Amino acid sequence: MHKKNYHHGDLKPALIQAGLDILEEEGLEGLSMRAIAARVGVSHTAPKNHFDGLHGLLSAIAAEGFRRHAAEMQKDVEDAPPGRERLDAACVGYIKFAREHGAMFRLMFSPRFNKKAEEEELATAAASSYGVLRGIAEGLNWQRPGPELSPELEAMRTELMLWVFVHGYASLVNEGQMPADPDGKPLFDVLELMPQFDYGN
Amino acid sequence: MHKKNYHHGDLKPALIQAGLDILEEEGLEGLSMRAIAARVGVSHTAPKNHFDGLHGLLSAIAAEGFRRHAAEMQKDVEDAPPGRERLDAACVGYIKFAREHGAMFRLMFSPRFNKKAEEEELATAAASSYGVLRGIAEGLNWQRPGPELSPELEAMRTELMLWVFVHGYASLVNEGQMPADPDGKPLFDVLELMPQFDYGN
DNA sequence: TGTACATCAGTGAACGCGCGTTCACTGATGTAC
DNA sequence: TGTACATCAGTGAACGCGCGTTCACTGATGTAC
Repeated sequence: MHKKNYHHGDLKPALIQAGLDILEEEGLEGLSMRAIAARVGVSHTAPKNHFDGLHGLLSAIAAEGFRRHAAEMQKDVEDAPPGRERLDAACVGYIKFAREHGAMFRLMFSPRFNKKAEEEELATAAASSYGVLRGIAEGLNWQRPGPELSPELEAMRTELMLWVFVHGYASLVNEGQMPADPDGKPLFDVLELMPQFDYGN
Repeated sequence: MHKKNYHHGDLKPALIQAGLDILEEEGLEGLSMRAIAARVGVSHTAPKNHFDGLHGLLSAIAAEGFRRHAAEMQKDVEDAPPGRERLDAACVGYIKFAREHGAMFRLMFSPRFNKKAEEEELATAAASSYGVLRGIAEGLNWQRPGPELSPELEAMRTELMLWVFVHGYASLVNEGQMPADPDGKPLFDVLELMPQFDYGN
């Protein structure tokens, strides 16, 4: 397909894939331009032709992480019957990703991407992941005392509530603070911990 | 008080304090043996007499972080009247710490301390911080449908629920994902986001 | 169809940097007698 | 009270390492004519 000499031909995606592999095998500390390039078998200055320095490469890797995060959650959601089970599926999917791809999860939510507005691809990918939660939250009615809010604010509040909850659980698991699956299943079922949502169907 | 020559006299706490200062001023990346020692004005090999390498020093700094985290939350709690306001005070205290001491928060929950059982001081300090939440959770009744649990499990579940929630909010703020205090107050009051607890008084 | 040339993609040596650790040392302190 | 000596705490030079970036380069590809 490609001559194996000199020009790689598909270096950009190959570098991102190498980054994913290193995250799985060596963790976040192993991610350097030199290590990534070496894994592809290319000079460590080659990535400069495709990415804006190490930061740009990390940003692209994180974006791919968000896309996979979204895709895995989305698949779990669609495999579940509508209603409460879809809520659970989304939560479990979010948390499962954080446990199984710990280093990637940490990269994705690393404060090094603070000015995310300037990194369009990353922002888009992150939004797609949040969008899955948003889709789930749409079907929820969260009953609570207190003043009435506009439908928009009400929806935003429900999304954020869901995100806070699921991200908290995922973070604690990821940080080794929460024993997850000590003997194959969570200490407490996510379902049990979930606050009282009113869900359709 | 101490001769300023050669022997520092109080090097151990001075190094920890220097670590706290660097976290505030330069962030987690600035924390190295050389930087910490330099800030105290001591040779960069001196810390070896008091700590087991960089990891041991970081562990001691994180432990101090947990102690301050616990103390600040505890103070906020005690300043509030019993009941719902104490729950809010604890939550706000937890989140405020994560926002105001971002780098320290990240160090405290860094997965580099995964085998925390082997670091007694750190484990004790972390427990003291969790203990404040536990004290709050004791006063809560969390009504929910589902099977009855033993009082011990019920208490554990409530504590974890509270922790998951507050840690999620704190993490998102810390990671720059959640706009906190855009114009002086949170986008949504923690109180509003809080699930329906039944609280005494 | 062939030639000239611009552009693109990857090379590899070199640079300077900060890091943690080691090592033989030395100055200060404390204790035994 | 004084002396000898062990122990403790800090020094500073040296080591090797991996890092991101720069630079002049070169091999391959594509395009104009």
